[in-house]
Parts: sequence; C-alpha cells; structure tokens
Amino acid sequence: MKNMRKGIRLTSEFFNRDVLKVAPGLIGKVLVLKNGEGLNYFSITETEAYRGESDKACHASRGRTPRNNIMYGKAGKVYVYFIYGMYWMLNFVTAEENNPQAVLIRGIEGYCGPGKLTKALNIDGSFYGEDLSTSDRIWIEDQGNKPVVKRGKRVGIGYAGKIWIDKQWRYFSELK
DNA sequence: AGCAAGATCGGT
DNA sequence: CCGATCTTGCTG
Repeated sequence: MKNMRKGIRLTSEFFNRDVLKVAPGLIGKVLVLKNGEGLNYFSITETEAYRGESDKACHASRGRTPRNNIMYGKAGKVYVYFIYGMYWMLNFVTAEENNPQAVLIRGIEGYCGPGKLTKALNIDGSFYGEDLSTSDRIWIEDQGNKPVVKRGKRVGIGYAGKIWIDKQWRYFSELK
C-alpha cells in the first residue's frame, strides 16, 4: 500500500538481536521496495521466528549449507529461498554472526501468505544477501505504528517434532 | 547419480 | 485431501 509518511530506516542494530525480539518487533514496520522510479510501502502483518541449529524447524538445524549460509553471517541481510518448485520465501537474518536465525515474512498489508507476497512484489533469488541497512531496492522503515501483536504456532513445520511445533513463534497483527 | 521432502497454494 | 513444480541435501 502506498504510504507517504516519513519513516526511519531500520539498521543492523535492530536485527542484531534474538529473533524472538525481532520477529514481533517487525509487526507494523514498513517494507519498502523500489519499483522503477518510485517506491512501494507495505506494512508487515505476519512473521515467524526460526531460531538457530537447535530449532528443528529452522533450516540451520542440520548445519551450514550453501542455501542457509547467509543465516550464519551478519544481521540485517536478506535470506530468500525457493520452495515447492514455485515460491520464493522472504526472510531477514537476525542475531550475531554464527547464530543462524531468521525471520520469515509471512504477510504484508493486502497479501496474506509468504509465497503470494513475494510473487506480488517480484522478490526472487536476486535478493539473496541484500543488506537492509544499505540496499537501494529493499529496506524496512519504522513509521511509528504500534500494533497489538498476537502470537500462535508456526505454519507448515509438521516435520519438526512436537516441542518445536508447539512453540508460539508466529506473530501477527489484526491488520491482514 | 538418484531420490524424497519441502517455512505453499489453489482447486476438489 | 491432492497435485503442481523443482531445488536442496542426503544417501550411496
């Protein structure tokens, strides 16, 4: 959704924290994407936390691989991956180096579902490794919104085992 | 080299 | 519930 308000870009400081802080903190923040000459603004409505090698639902649960390599690096980088032969998933790296955590962006205003929003916004593998604090085509702004954040279980991780399935690491606002 | 599974989605 | 569609990572 278009948004003309002035926002403050989030830097690596925001992302260099535990994902259980960053994931709820992103609800109500604004995803900004370059679109030709202009910019598009989308309020983030739903996120999920993936928290290190011990988290059996996290891509890092089986150690470092070419795909998840970026998760082991600096916070505030974009982690995108291709799934089910047709969808790109948009994630941001959180926490300090060698602590492989990421936030999955599951919903933005106007688009519910992680595969649908990347398709709508033309986000693909070319965004892998993009730095949210310096990129000129993708970043996050704080525009002062303070939504009520609700939480629930993560979606689509039935393979992870009960204790990880039961974690309430999905965060969302009523705005959907 | 082969293969099973997948942080999804839309149609039955 | 099921198929689409193809990358990834594990096995051998």
